[in-house]
This record gives sequence, C-alpha cells and structure tokens, in this order.
Amino acid sequence: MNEIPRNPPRNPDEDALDLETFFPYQITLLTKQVSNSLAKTYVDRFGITIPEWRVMAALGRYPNATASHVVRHTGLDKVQVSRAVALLADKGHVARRPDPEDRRNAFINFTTRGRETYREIVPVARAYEERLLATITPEQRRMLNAVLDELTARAEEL
Amino acid sequence: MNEIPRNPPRNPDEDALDLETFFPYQITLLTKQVSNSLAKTYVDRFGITIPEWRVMAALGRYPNATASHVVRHTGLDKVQVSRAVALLADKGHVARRPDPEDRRNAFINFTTRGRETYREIVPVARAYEERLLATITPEQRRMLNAVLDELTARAEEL
DNA sequence: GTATATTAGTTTCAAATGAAACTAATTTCA
DNA sequence: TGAAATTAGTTTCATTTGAAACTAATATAC
Repeated sequence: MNEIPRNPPRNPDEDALDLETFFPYQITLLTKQVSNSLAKTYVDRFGITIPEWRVMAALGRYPNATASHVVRHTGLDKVQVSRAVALLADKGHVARRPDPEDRRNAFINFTTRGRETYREIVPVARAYEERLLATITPEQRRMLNAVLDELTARAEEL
Repeated sequence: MNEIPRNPPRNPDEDALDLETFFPYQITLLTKQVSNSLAKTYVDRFGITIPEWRVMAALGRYPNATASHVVRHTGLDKVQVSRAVALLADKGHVARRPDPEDRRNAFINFTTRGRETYREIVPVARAYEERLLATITPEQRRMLNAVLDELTARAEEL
C-alpha cells in the first residue's frame, strides 16, 4: 500500500500567514481557474485566444477603433494588441484600414465573418458568467461588482 | 497640434458585451494589478519571486513539508514548486532533507536565515493587503472573502 | 524650412510558463 | 521474486509574455 504522507503539523509560527485567506492569493487562484476555463472554451469553440477575444469585445463596443483605442478598452498592452490584431486579421475576423489623415493610425473593424463570430461568442461568454455567478445572490453580485471596481482603482494607486 | 483621435461611437451592436462589467475581465485586471505590485515589492525588498514567496508562506504554515505538500497548499504546479524550492535553496532560505523512509520524498524546511526573511515578509504582505482593503467595510470584506471562496469552488466544477 | 521630439504600431529578445518526457524510488500483482 | 505500474520530483522544450529597441509618420521648436 502506498501511504499518503501525513500533512505536517500546522501553524508552528504564531505570526504565520494563512495563504487561503490572503486576498491576493484568493483572487489569483480564482482568476487562474476562470481564465483557464474561458481560454479553453474560446480556443476549442472559436479558435481564438483570450487577448483576441478581448480585442473582439472592444471592437463590438467601439467599432472602427485604432490599436490605441483597443489598448484603452481591453487592459492589454500595445504588444499584445498588435499581436492579437495581426492574428485576427490572419483569421479573417478583422481588417485594418489606414487613416488617410494620419498614416500612423489604422482603423480596425470586423469583417462580416468576424462580426458573425463575435455574435456567437457573446452569448457563450455571458452564459459562462451566468453559470459562474449562479450561486451568489443579486445583492452579492452588485457588491462584488462595486468592490472589484473600487479595489482595482485602489490597487492602481498603491 | 497632435489631436487625440476621438473615441469611436459606442455600442453599435444591440447585444454588445461590456467588458468593464464582465466578471472574468474585472477580476483579471484586478489580479494583474495586485500581482504586479506585490511581485515588485517581493523582488525589490527581499529578492524573491511570487512563487518563492508562496512556497515560504506554505512552509510558515506547514513546516517540514514535501514538495507535494507545498503543491497542495500553494496552488502552484509541481514544476513551479520544484523551481521555486531550488531557487530558495540556492539563496539559502530553505534546505531539503531526504526522507530516509522513502527516498523519493524530501522534506523542506526554512534555514535560520529563511525563517528570518519569512518573518520580515509576513508583516509587509499583511500591510499591503490592509492598505488595499482599507476602503471597504468589514462587512464587505467578509462577503468578499466568502464569495471568492464560493466562486473558486464553483469555477472548479465548471 | 529643417532638426528634434513625439506618437502609433511592430519586432526583437530574454525571461516565465507549463505540458510532456524523463529519472529514480517504491508499490503492486502475477 | 521480479516485471509492470505508480509516485516524487526534475528537466526539456515549445509557447507566452512584456520590456526595450526599432520603424515610420507627424508635430514641435528653432
């Protein structure tokens, strides 16, 4: 029989920190879980990565955006946006059109195919969120939403 | 004058998804912020990475742990633990002692120096968490804690 | 007007990541 | 027993990441 080694004794140090209740740890674990499931869904069902999905989400809201606009609306950095847009363009989901007024800019838009894919992904993303949040009350959802915004702003200050 | 390009028109698509209120997006942003600040603190002040800190946190709670125990208590995978432990050993923070009963196992423990470093980091980590959460009420903290646990369990199911 | 600085976006390079292969030790079972 | 399977932990390798360097275009300052 292959015995499972006993867990070592707990909390030898009075001031030991409990990782399980340490907020940065909790949120990191949850984010990893959520990102992995979503990434798998996006790749398996739509052949795109999370950065690509984020760019599409930004374009769904703010069409005819430049890469800089996408950066502002996705939390991705410019390198990630550049790469994600290039990949989406390869896949025929978006097209870039240079700005004749300032040729450093390029406006990014869905192709017909890209818009169709976007319209398929949105309900899938919403459904995932819905299932994830299904066990918490509407009141908790509101508070969670507000608290996350507050903490994100706070974290930027620190 | 270099004009800032206008933001493109908003919400052309009735069913467009708002990234800012999409839970997986919110939590990803917050986690990125928090991890980056903490990582910077740990590297600058203690010369260790987040995985190394997590291993130390696990050892503070569960001393004389094997790598498998550390995996269980940190949410890191075995590759990350193997590497983090190797780095901590190089830096003189931990030492490995083979289990004479089963020589596949090695017990990991703080060195004197490692324990001192751990005792310095804990209050810094707590202080960061405290400052981060300073603007939310104790009631919100409790709920946040409970909701994050609930959602992590839920995300594992999905 | 021309030189300098700035901006948009891309590419490069080095570090971080994690899946899969691997090594060594132990357990299982025929 | 001893061959096959399992387990602990490490190494390898391909991919992801982001900082910094770079290119091209435009704006600013002299």
